[in-house]
Amino acid sequence: MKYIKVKDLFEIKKGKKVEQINEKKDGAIRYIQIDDLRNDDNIKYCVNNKYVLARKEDIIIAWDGANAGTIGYGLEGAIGSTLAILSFKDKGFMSEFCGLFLKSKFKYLRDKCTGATIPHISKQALVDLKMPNISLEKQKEIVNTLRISQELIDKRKAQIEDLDELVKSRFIEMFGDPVLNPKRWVVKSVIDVCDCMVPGRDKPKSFTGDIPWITIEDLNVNGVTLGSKSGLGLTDKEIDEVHRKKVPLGSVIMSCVGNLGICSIAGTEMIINQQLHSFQCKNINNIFLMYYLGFRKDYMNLKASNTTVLYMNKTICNSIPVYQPPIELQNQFASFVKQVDKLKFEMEQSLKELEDNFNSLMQRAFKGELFN
DNA sequence: TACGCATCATGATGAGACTC
DNA sequence: GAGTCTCATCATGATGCGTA
Repeated sequence: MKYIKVKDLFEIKKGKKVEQINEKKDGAIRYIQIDDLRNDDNIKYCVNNKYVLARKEDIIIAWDGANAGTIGYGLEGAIGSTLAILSFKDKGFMSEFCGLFLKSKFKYLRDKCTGATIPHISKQALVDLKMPNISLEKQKEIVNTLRISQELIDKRKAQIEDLDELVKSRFIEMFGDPVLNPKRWVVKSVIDVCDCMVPGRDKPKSFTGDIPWITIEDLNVNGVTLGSKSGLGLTDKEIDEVHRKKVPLGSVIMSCVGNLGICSIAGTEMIINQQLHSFQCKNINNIFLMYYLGFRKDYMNLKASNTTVLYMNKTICNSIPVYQPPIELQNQFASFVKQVDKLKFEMEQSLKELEDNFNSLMQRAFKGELFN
């Protein structure tokens, strides 16, 4: 297979500082930042003022910062100072093909980054990359194959998201809007139907045991939390030393500082940090309560004290209103959630296989092993 | 002028000081 | 000692300065 160096194929131009405007107006163009290379859900604008402009056929690379090396294409607009554009000198290449090739070299580009504190793309490393120099027909074949594989991944991700929405819709269908309470269920405070456990203040001096130390980062949102991602765990002696109590299996754990109302269920006995609050359900189903609390974030944000960060004290946490449908109905909802979770687990396994397959295809394609 | 790098701004989270 | 509040730290992205 023949190859062409990136420096022979592209002209590279770094972006400049862009003055962002608050809303789209006449003459405004899109302002592209690093986030825009990953998703399209927060489009920003600027007034065209001799900025560095990306055309649809250009490839954009994140030059500086934690996500240096991220590749985007098919975007049009002014690029910020942390991005650079690669403009084609030669018309015999598809931008999607080149973009996919550069994406496959992400690890190489990251390994070659310079900078002690902030990674910066090494221009030398980038321009020395050798890209397969193949016919447009072959490029199209490779792009189509990878596109099909990517579409399967996107569909699977969408299906997983749909399952989350399905559970929320089922909740509304069975119980009605948690804020409006159209079915006129009896409303109580959460402390009337649960015991609450204060997490304690002192931090353990050592972590040598197996009982997981759980922070907000460890919560499996609307799911079951089994352990600590950091691997930190305590012994019974270490727990006694800081006068803490184990949160029992099945408790509902909720964040009460910062991003309020993130909920999960304790899948084992655990110790939670100061930013979390736990409820031990007495007259309410724990899965029902977890989803209910997830719907009441607006209420929590309203009631929380807004110091440097949003903060709900024990009184606020315990006084969150919760409606009380019959327990049989709550249990029915919980069974539905368990069935959906089983399906979701299978889909997540399948997604991982699809992603592995995509990466393998990409490596083989650019080594010339995919097509003769 | 391009490149390399540090610093600034912001938001999220961790941890300890303060008050009752 | 428990509960509350505030500051510190970290991660990330944006910006600007010094040097060749």
